Amino acid sequence: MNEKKTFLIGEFSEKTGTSVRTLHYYDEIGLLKPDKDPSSGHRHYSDKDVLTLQKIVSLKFLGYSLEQIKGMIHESSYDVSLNESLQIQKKALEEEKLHIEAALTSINRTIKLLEEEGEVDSAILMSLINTVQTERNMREWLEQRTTKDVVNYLYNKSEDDVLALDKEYIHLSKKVKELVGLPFGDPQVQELIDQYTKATLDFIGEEAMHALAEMDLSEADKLQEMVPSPFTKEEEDWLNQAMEYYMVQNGMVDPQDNQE
Amino acid sequence: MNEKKTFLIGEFSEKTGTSVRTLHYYDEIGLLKPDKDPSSGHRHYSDKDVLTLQKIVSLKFLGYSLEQIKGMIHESSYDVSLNESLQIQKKALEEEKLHIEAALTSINRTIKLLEEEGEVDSAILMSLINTVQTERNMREWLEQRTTKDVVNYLYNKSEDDVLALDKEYIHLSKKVKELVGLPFGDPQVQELIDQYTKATLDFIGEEAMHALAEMDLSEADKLQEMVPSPFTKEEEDWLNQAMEYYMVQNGMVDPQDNQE
DNA sequence: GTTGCACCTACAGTGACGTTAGGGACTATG
DNA sequence: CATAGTCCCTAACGTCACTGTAGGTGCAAC
Repeated sequence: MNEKKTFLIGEFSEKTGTSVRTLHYYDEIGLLKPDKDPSSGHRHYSDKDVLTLQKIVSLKFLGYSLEQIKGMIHESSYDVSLNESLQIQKKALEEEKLHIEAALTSINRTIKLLEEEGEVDSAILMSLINTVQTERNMREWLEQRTTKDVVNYLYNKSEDDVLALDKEYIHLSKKVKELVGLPFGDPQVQELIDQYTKATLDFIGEEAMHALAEMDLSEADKLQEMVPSPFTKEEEDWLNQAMEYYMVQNGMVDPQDNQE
Repeated sequence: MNEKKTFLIGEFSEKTGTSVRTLHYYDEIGLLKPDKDPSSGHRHYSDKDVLTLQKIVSLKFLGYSLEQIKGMIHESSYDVSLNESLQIQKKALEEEKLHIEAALTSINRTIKLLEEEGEVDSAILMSLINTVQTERNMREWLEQRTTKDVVNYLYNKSEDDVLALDKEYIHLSKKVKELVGLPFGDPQVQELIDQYTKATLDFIGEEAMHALAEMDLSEADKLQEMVPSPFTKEEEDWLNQAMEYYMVQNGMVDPQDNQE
């Protein structure tokens, strides 16, 4: 009746799919301490140890640290008081999930882009990836300052739209890096800015444009800071000045508006 | 023109949201090495370093290790050859996502169960969590041996069904732990087994039951091994024998069938 | 003159193991 | 009987991406 079959560490490892080293480690930190043969020093894992290891593996699966598990393992049953801890785990996992999903959309966008474009400047590509990365912050920020409708409009683009926009972004950014330094009056520069404003309008949509235009300028600056730019300081300064020049030329803004 | 504004590490850290200590670290491992003032030893981060750090953060966001990033960072543009690496990252992230989703369903089930049950034996709870953990393997295993229809039927349970099933599982397992050791002829034991078979039939459904019944017995044993049991060896042996006794009593199987 | 701040280097610690070195006990084979 | 192979052991170092801490320099303000 009391046969009490035990396993050596090798068998036990095989049986449970946990590596020998891991079992050594769990013993070392006092998480799973099997009986030890005093003469040989060999570990003897019992039937009960199987259940304990199952507990450990399960709790690890739920995202608990071994230290936390050590505190939970000795209870023979769990009640609702565990729920608090479970809720915390849940939140953490949901955060992680959002991160992974964002990374995945980023990767998918990048894969498509590279397939269509062949080659992309690294800084431009990275700023695109960064866009996804900061999208959540951006959304929250925008929702506080504009309306939900505007935000929804901005972010509910179809996949194709996003791809087209990415391509546009790349081409314009590349152009900027090519033309940087040219005088603002140069027709190439004027065309670039023209395309840029048109693309922006296309993307943003008119209502959103108006909503955004109503924000403070200082606030708008903060928005710009959140979006990491693919440009160096020179490129950025040049672009801003070219934009200003364009706006003044086309009577879209009074010169004195842009003094700082 | 060549003003070349640089930042001390504190400013740079503020600006980029990366901790000073991390920047030290990146310098140490040769990932981001700013110029150093030879006399003071202070680091001077340039405009370019901002772009480099952006690259690092973005690639980290995609799940690359710093070692991998070190290899990618010096290229000024990326082409389709990057796609291979992106696909690998994608797969890894998708794996992680599946893991997290499984953990989340596990947690949600557990939260609900604890709310409804109040208190649950730890071994039983863990074996339930383990079920989700091994669900993917189980599915694959079953799909190879039975039909897709059966598998779909088995896994497309509603949330309520799952909860009900979980509760049933808990109650029966608890009963086993209570009654273990009693003679198989005891009416309580007979009732337990009766409930157990009925619950199984309810859950599995008739077609699936037939499909499963057609598998080898040795194969079925392997299935059992995959599902971690909440029982000790004694409990499990007792249950198996009680089942056999029940089957024979009710003429569902010939005694000689069960010889090993 | 000392207090505070921003910077520096250098070393240690974290978590959950993996890897490697060196050695004991047992069995099988030449 | 020597050797090889297998299983086990301890002990210590390596990994990754940091974080923390101790002790020190140089400079400005009070």
